[in-house]
Formats: sequence, C-alpha cells, structure tokens
Amino acid sequence: MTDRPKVVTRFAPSPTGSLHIGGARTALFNQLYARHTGGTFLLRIEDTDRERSTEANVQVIHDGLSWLGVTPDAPPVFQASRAARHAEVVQEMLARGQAYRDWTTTAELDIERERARAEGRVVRSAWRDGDAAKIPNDRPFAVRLRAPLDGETVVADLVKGDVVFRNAELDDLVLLRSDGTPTYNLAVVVDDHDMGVTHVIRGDDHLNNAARQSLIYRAMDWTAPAFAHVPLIHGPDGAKLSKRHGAQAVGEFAEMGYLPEAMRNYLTRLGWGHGDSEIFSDDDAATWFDIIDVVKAPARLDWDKLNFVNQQYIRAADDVRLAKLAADVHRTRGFDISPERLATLSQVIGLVKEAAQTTLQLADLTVFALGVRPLPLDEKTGRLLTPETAQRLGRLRENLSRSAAWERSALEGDIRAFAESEGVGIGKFGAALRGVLGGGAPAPDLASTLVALGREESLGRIDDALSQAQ
RNA sequence: GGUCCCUUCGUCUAUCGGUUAGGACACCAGAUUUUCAUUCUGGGAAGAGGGGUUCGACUCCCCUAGGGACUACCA
Repeated sequence: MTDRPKVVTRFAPSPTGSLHIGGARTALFNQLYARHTGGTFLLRIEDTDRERSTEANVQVIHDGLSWLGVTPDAPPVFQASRAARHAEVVQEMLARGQAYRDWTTTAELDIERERARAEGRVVRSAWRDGDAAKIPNDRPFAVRLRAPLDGETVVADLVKGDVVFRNAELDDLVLLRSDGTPTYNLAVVVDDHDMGVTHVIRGDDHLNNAARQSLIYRAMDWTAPAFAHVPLIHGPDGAKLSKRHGAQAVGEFAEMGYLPEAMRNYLTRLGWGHGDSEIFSDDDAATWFDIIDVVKAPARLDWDKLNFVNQQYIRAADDVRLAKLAADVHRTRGFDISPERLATLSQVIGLVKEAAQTTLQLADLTVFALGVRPLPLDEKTGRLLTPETAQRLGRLRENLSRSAAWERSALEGDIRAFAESEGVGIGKFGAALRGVLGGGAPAPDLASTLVALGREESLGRIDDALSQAQ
C-alpha cells in the first residue's frame, strides 16, 4: 500500500462582497472532500485587493460559513499578511531566470494588446528578451513569468478531465506589480504550496487560471496540487445567479427561513448525486462524497426543491429549536415574544410543523396562538358568523365548557357528538369556529387548536366573537 | 475575435457499450379530509442536431448549434 499524503483542501474567498451560495457550495465540497478522506479543510481570506477588501466582508464570510456549518479546521490565513513571502518567491524566480523585469508602460501595453489581438496571438513584453543595456533604472518595473513559448500544459482536472492548453496561448503573467505587490495568480500558488494544499477545489471560472498557475509551479519546481473545478450555480432561468433570482448571499437564505442543514443537503445534492438518495445526513454525505463524482455542468437553483428539502428538515427538527426560530421571525415582524409566548410557541409548533416549508411559514402558522383577546373579527369569519351559526357556536360553547377533560381526543369526540345532536355536518360550523379561535389566521384542526389555546382562552375567544357578531 | 468548459424529463440527477432510460422536486388526475396543508394511488414528461466506431450506442470519436467562463500590473 502506498503512503499517500494527507489531503488538505481550502476555500479561498476574497472579502469584496457577500458570500454567495455558489461559493458556499464550493466551501462545502472542500469540507466534504476533506472529511471523506480524513484530511484537513482550511480557509484563506484573499484580501490582497486592498481597495475592495473590507473588515465587514471578512465578517460576512465567517458568519455565513459558521451559519452553514462549514467551518475550517484551522484558523484562517490572511493573504495580505504574506506579501513578503510572495515577493521572496518572485526574487527566487528572477534568480533562476524563470521571471524577468518588465518596464513596459501602461500606454505601451495597451498598444501591444491591441496588436496582439489583431494578430491573433498572446501579449508578449519586449523586455522578455530585453537588452540589459537599455534598462531605465529610474523607472519602476513589474515582474513577469518567463512562460514556455511552445509545448503544452495539461491540467489534470478531477471534474473536467484532462484539459490541454497550448503554451503559445498562455501569456507571461505578471507576478509582481510595479508597486511591488504580488498578483493573485502568484499569491494563490505560493500560499497553496506553503499551506500544503493537496487539492484545489474551486469555481469553474478559474479553469483557465489553472493552466497559468501550473506554469508557476513548474518554474519553482514545486509539485502542483490536484485541481477540481466545480461549475457555478445558475439561476432558475439558466443565467448566472444574481439578485433578481431572489437571493444569492447565504445570509439571505437564512433570513428567508431555511435551515442550515437543509441548505447543506440541497447544495450538496445540487451538482452531485449518489444513486437515488435525496435526503441524507452530513455523515452520509461525507462517506459518499467524492470530488470526481461532481457533475460537470452548471446547475440551476430550484426554489421548489429547496423548499421541499427544507420542509423535510423542519419536520425532523426539534420543537423547542423551531419555536425559537419562529420567535425570531415574529420579533422581526414586530411581535413581542415574552417567555410565556415562547412556551406557547413550543407547544404549538408540533401541530403546524408538518405544513411549513420555511421558518417564515412556521411563524405564519403560529400567529393564531399569539393573539391578545379580544381578537378583532376578520372579514371572512364575520361573514361566516350568521345569526344561525352564531347561535350554534353559542350552544357548542356551552357543551365545551362542560367538557371534563380538555384534551384532544375528548374534544374531538365532543365536537362530533355536537354536530350529530345538531343534525349537521362539522363543515356547517367548523370554519366559523376556526376563524373565531384563530382570529382569521390559519390554525390546525379544531380539537388541537382548542388544546393549544387552553380552556379559558378558547372559551374567551368564542365569547368575544359572539358578542362582536351581534 | 481568441482560448477553454458544458449539453439525459420543466428542474436536480441515476446510468459508466446491451435497461420498458430509474429516482426526486414541480405538474396533472383520483382517494382521504372540519380550513389550509398533509398523506395515499395513478399519470404525462428526457438522451440538442448530424456524422462516424461497433453485432449493439445516452454512454467512445468528429462536426454543427446553443449556453457559459476567461481573455487586467481584479480576485
């Protein structure tokens, strides 16, 4: 048996905006693969763009990952703090003749770029084979990689397969800018190497970069990691996911009432499959997941399916936890949730969780229990409360008040017996009773609702309604 | 323009040369039901197009079409 080096994966977001679910899924895949192989999952914040990187965005990344439950196995590495090391590597490449100084001005570069495009070739600096005698020592310079002019570079991608690039198509990428700061492509390679990353699992959009980065590994005589470029997530219409599709940042999904474990399941299943398995645990995902099974094509976000998956997880979730989540939603809607109300919510959650797809809906379905007497009579219930129905509810109220045990099956029996004694179906007064008890808000079956509200509250609400109906 | 990637039901996927092309979401119909929902049963629905290779292609190769990424001294 060969001794394979331990797997090290990493997620490397740049803190220039919110954490998108596409990125979150990439992070998830990295973690899943590390777990699958018994390896380590790392986080590196690519904050070399000082203009756009902010402290707040770093926090957003941390918050998003920890909400999702995709946290790294070690403290994050901040790329900007490694600038000296990056420059050091460039010096070494210069010494080895694998890189060269470039004094081309931006104006000259523009001209060359235009010419290169017209000639159907890649940009080449005149300084690649520049005359040392003409070096303008007074001007700042960039450092470029001395990339091979012919031959080919193949990226052995775990998802896409072997991707072949002709070296003639690869330009001499800038390693160090003329202000001395490292570029992304250089920093990524140096950091991945220094961090011992064995598997670079990242977005599809970096596939082209992989070829150039391979050249840097070669120039430094470093062994390149395995690459796996996973497709991006598209919106329902197939276009790149954007705001108009409803949501894109993981924080938004949290606000929309999705459970983190449901998001993990949905995101894992999006672009990867294991037979007929749809709902699976984190442990199952870790044992089953292999990066080579990731689908090559981009997947579309499907709200219906996400809702379905979330519903499954809500059903399985603990009532007290769901009550707290529902309470949070109620609070954002201006409801004051006292400890008593939280207790009520905990009791009621079990009655409504089957029907909820999000914690937002959980809140919708529990408002009936939070009303303060007297509840205003909503329009629909008002219409249902005809004199006849009102009188009937009055008689039912008397029956219920004599009910010995205020529990579900007994009350259900009482209601049935009452309907029989009245010689009508439950449908004749059920809707009105529900409206009265719930204040017009959706409520569970009648007996359950009565139990949830309690004897005093239930009878009180009926009394309130009957007096308002007159 | 150039380089590269992608293409199975509406959507997510299974299949890894031989299947009536399977499952899930969504949809439609029926049953259950005191609202909404749930639940149950049934149904319609796919290999982009064209060439090869092969006894046999969704599966391998080529071309076309359609999507997408990259093409910065951004990441």
